[in-house]
Amino acid sequence: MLPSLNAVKTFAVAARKKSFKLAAAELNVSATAVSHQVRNLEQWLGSKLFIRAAQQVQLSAAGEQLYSHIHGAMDDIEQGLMQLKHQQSRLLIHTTSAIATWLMPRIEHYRAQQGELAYQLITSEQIAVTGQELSNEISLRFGDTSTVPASQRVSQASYGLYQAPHKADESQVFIPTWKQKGLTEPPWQQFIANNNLNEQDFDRQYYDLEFLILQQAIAGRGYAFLPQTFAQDAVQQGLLVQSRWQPVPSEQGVYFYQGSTDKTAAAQHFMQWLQDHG
Amino acid sequence: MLPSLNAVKTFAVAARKKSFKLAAAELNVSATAVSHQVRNLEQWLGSKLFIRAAQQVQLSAAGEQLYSHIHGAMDDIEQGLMQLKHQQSRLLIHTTSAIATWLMPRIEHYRAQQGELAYQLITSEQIAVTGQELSNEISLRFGDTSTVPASQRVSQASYGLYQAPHKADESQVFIPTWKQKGLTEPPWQQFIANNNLNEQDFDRQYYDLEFLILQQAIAGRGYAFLPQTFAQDAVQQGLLVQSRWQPVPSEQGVYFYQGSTDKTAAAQHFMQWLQDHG
DNA sequence: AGCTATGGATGAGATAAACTCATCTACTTG
DNA sequence: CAAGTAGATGAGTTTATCTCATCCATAGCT
Repeated sequence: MLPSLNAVKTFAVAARKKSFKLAAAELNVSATAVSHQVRNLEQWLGSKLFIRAAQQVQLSAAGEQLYSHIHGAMDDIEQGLMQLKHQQSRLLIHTTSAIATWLMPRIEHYRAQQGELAYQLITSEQIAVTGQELSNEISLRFGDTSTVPASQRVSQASYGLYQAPHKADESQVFIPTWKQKGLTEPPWQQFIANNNLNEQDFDRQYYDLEFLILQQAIAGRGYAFLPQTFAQDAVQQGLLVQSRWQPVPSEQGVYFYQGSTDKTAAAQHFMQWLQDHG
Repeated sequence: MLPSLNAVKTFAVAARKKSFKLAAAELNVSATAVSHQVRNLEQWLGSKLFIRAAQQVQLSAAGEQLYSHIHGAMDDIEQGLMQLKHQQSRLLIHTTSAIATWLMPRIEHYRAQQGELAYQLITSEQIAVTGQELSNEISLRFGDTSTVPASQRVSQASYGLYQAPHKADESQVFIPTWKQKGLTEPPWQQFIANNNLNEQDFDRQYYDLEFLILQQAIAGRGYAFLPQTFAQDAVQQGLLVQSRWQPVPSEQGVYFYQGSTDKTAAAQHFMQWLQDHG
């Protein structure tokens, strides 16, 4: 009943270019293919759309009418498709600043081996429970993963003490703290127990932003008691070294806050990669 | 780079119907085909367009957005195609009243054996030289066909004398006359010569409308000197009979006035049929 | 609760649409 | 007048699309 819309598309390009050859180039097909498609459409309509002259075609009255009726709509459709495709391929990543810091080099790595990644980073220290995530949204959080499905976990962290090389104040220790529900305390007690340390030997100080703790430790003002996850970059850059005491494994780690709703292909791909290379 | 527009069309129908099964029925394909097409589009976009639930589908946010963006455009395109198709399939037939009379039963016959024919009849006794015919226009004329290409000729006419059965006035003869350029006179002189008749035996009277001549003859007021073409319907209805004298062949006949410009399929088909069954 | 009917998903194979290649034509250009 | 160009055409191949058989989850019945 209706002709192939692909033939209509081919016609539209040929009409715009006033040339089958150029239309073929734009559509990445042979000029012959354009000729065939236009002919099919003309047969369906029962009317010529182009006036064939030597080495050129021009629109007939019917072709003119059809083109003027159609080309706006054609553009609309293509624009709608492209817009959706692009907007779906841009990720919205929600995290805390600490995870963002951890995430950055990983995104660079992802880009290097997987190609371009369009994203927008939105950081906040509180988990904003926004009801339902969009299909291009990802929320990364740090906390107790014992109740989180394995499919949503990204990496498990062990806590250790980190200090500036050579010049650390060995009496002060900086410990992260969180006030939000669902987050357990850093396993400081377990750490000193495991290592047979004495509670009185350390002066504890709490900060709720991990980068402040890193800053203090790097400045040599004491130890940072942090998940390896958040310290490792500073260690790699030689700004910090791990203390001689054994790190303590924890139930805490990075995980996807809501993995439930179906995600775009781009989101799925990135999430999978992060779990594999986390 | 771009997905198949046919897949987009399939999506649009499924979105409108909120059902793959119903969309399949509208598109005259299996429900499976719709499912495949939608899935292809979703893969290209990298995003789900429908939320699949038990025994029903509904649009996702992305699907909603795409549908609202494209369904108007989709309708535009289809409407443009259908409009052009229909308008191209309606014939504009230009003729004189005499030819129109001859044409009518032929159109009925065409419809009976070839299916519906949409047309609009425009009669005028003068040939209006309108420059260029449209592709769905046909001009039928009667006149000298010696200079007309065979491809444009419809039927060749021989002139004869027709009278009302039983009750004709045998002294009066009605002869058509034309004033337009390019038209030869009816071969009256040749007719009387061929049949060894005497000029004085007939009282000639000229009319420029053939149906007036037919009317006079049918009323028994004399002979109609007409091309067989225009008399034959009255003969078939028993209103007239051919005289005992031999008809005279002529160079005149029905032909297509301008057959040059490319015609729509509907026009070509009808013209061909008319030449084969004229 | 257990059955049955319904709408959709999936993969393999069949069908049809679309494309390419080789060849041809008609014209334009140098 | 030879060479080059844009398009047409038909046969054959490739790719897209459809169908069939089968499966699954759920809604509505009894």
